[in-house]
Amino acid sequence: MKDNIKILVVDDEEDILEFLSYNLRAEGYDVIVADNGILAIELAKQEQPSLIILDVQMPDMDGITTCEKIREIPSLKETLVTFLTARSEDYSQIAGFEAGADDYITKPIRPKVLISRVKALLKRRGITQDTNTVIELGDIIIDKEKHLTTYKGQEVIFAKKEFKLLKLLISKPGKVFTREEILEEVWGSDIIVGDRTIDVHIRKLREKLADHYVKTVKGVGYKFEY
Amino acid sequence: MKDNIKILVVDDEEDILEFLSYNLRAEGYDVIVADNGILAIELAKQEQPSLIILDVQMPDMDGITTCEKIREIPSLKETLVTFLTARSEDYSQIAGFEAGADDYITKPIRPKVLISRVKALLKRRGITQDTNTVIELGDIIIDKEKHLTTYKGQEVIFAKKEFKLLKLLISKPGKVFTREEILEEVWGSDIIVGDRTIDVHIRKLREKLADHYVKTVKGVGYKFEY
DNA sequence: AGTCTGTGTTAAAAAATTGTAAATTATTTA
DNA sequence: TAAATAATTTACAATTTTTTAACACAGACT
Repeated sequence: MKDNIKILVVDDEEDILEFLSYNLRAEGYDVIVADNGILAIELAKQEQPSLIILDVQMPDMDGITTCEKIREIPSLKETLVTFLTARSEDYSQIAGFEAGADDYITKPIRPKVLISRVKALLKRRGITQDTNTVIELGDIIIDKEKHLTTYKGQEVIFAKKEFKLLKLLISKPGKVFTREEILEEVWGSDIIVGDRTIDVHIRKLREKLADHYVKTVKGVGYKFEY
Repeated sequence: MKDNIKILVVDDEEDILEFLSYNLRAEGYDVIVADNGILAIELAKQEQPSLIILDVQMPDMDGITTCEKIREIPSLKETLVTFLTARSEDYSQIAGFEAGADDYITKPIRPKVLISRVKALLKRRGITQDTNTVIELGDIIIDKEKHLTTYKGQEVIFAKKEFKLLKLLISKPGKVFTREEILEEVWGSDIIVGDRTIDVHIRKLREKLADHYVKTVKGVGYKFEY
């Protein structure tokens, strides 16, 4: 649990800062805050966040100006910036895109919307939250990073594809993954493999764990059930 | 499952229309298109889409104007409108929010971004694509994702077709589905099956649940009644 | 009552889907 | 590069699901 994505939130209103922090942290992001543009720039340089959420309307230095200044800093050229604007504000301000913003979010902010926007943005830029490195499900422990699996305290070795498949199924225990989904996730959309390939890999999982974990839902797909 | 969300896409460029239609349809939306503002307004009045995606830059009547006109139509007051703008355009135009738009998407359009925006928008307005993974009706619980059905706390296994059929009937409790509708939804429009096939499947549902849930309306079809 | 139409039931045939072992091909490692 | 390991295909077997077919049954209509 270390390499969390860092997000800098800038707003002059205490409430909003808290609200945003809370929701972003709940999603597993590391959040740092600033209540004005000057501080924001300092912090940004120092902390190198992946994303800066910037209120447009702030005293002293507004969001647009802050953004412009940020864009002038070489080390922050690639940092994502998203504005926070009130619906009622003069939207021509949003021309602040010209200031180099990547997105904006309108108030009132709905947590779900906020999160989905942030995720989409980061994803677009190829920054992915490396969520839980370790998945634990009863007597099965999977360490994604170390590519290591333990079953009943015993280390079990899975080959690359097997591991990916297991990881996928176990990521949402109970959910049925269709063959298509599995192909997409484990093999990739462009690779074409024969019909029985998935079955064979499933079989390997069953061999190495116990039969009952991986269930077949005929005509639909496979699921992992603990 | 005919209650798909309807989206009207308006752009003067054929390519863009196609691109958007393709991606939106792939996501399960019903898409209608217009290549100019006049037509768009006509179609909108007629079809009552949930969302209109409107290119800002169009000959004759631009997006902003179109949007303003749309907002003047009472039956479309609540319809969502999102603009499509080129990154290079003068962003002060985006003041078109004042024209009553709810969001905007910048070109070049990335499919994933498009979809996530559209979803977020619809969601915000509480319009949901039949996205519920779990349907609950008294002591019957259907989890589409897990492809699992529970009846009185007991897990009941339905084969694929049975599951689809049950899902369909239960999606609108009380509604009578004609045999045609059932064929269309469960089997698909092009597959031809014999007359007794549906009956047999209905029988399976009755076997696995209790007889009284699935009712026959002679000469019309079947319905699910709780 | 006799016939017609639409539906219910059942078992068996047909089709679809998955499981498996062994062979083949790729890829990695030593 | 050879050897080892992994991934994929092949060719069937096994299983489950879906469909068909044949007949029973009920109510509507003549």
